[in-house]
Amino acid sequence: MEEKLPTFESIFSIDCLIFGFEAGELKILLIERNEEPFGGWFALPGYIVKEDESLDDAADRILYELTGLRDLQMKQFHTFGEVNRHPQGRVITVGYYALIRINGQKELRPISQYARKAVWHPVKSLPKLAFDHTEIFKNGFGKIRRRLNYQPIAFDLLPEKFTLTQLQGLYEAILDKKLDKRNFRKKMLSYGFLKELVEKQKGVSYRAAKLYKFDRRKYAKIFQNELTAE
Amino acid sequence: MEEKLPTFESIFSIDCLIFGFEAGELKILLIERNEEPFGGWFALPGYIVKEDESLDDAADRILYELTGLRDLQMKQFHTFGEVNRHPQGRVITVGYYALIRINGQKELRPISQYARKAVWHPVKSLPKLAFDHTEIFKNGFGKIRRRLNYQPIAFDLLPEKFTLTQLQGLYEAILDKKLDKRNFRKKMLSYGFLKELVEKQKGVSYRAAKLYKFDRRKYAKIFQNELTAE
DNA sequence: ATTTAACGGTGTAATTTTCACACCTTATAT
DNA sequence: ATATAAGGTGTGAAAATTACACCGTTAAAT
Repeated sequence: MEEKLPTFESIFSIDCLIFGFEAGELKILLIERNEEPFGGWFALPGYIVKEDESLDDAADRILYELTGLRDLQMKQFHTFGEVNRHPQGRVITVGYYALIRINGQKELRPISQYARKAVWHPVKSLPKLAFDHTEIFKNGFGKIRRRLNYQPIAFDLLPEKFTLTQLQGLYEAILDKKLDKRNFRKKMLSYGFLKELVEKQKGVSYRAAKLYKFDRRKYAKIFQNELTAE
Repeated sequence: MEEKLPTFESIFSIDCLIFGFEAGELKILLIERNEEPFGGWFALPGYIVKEDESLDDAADRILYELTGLRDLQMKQFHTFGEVNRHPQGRVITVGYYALIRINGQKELRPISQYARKAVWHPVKSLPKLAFDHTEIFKNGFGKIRRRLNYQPIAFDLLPEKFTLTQLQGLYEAILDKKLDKRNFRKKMLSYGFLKELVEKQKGVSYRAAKLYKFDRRKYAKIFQNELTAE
């Protein structure tokens, strides 16, 4: 049956769009490239996929090697395949994203020589990026922004315990618009998946706010019957 | 700067998920494969991308060669890259979808020898498909189902002039559930992008229904300010 | 001790959207 | 004429969304 069929080899890559939230600002993770092409440029963490690893596995490995971060549960969002997007030939790239807590992570420390360093950079003022990475960023950011309205992705960006004001600030940063405090709180609490803690905020020079946790269990229970939006 | 960098070659494919609506049923376009592997099996129309064509261009060409259909405005929905999804080596594939009017199209006629024939097949009773195409179908169908709620994709599946009952039947076919007639009509008409025609349905043995058109211009005007969901 | 800066926290009314629900009308075929 | 099959229509209840402003608490500064 399968005699004499040719075998195929492939070169393609993965690029990672990792969002974090710090000091009221939305940031993404960039590397400074150490190699040609685009040596010295900022770029999304990304590299060539190995022959024997699935896309999801490759995304984890590559992000780890370039930034030191691992086990992020990234998801694919789009594949970019313009003919000349890579100067060395035809390399399509699969975009993955994740949202994470910046402070909950160890320091950024590239394992591979391929990246000089990895840094968090505000999305409001991104530098020019290598390859078509600016386009990849825009595409991914747009999707995440839309997803915010029907998926609990914001909680991945906050510390485990957070105040409602922090949560609102994050929504405002992603959506880039002001929200009404009372309506925001009412709505969030009405979902029923936020767990109010006894603990309060510390170290602030004003009235300490209540802390909340996102209760993944309750969320799953509440929304189990709905069409899961990917 | 760019001296002596190696050049890369790649083999990857595109698979197309084309939906149509006929006789109250949702269908997809399948080809019967003429070559190994999976000779004689049903499969999604799909093939290898050429070195010098973008993904979007490749999708158009491949669909045309395998089915005779062209200019469909397909959109990418996901990339599939399990290590062993293709028996001949590492071939990742980019999934594209489109929704089209079955009757508005010319007959299906593969240009390439690669497909024996192309057929419309009800999604309710799909046969086993080649490669991981069943998984690709499920993934794409799920996305389209969700998209139906916030994108005017249904109109692509209907004739240019259609009745509200036809439109409702289509929604019911995609969502796989019954909808309330009065509420459905009220809601659809409230959007303001359906243009009521003077013309009526013909050739039916019961009271003829009014025909409507989807007014793309009005749609664009109405929704221009909203976040465009891709 | 008083003041100040900064955020915490709360309620109500109007409007819009969603949902549930049933009957008469019209065109055609017999 | 009558049987058939779908066309077409409205209302009230419930839920969700929006707009909107003030007092309270805390710690730091004076």
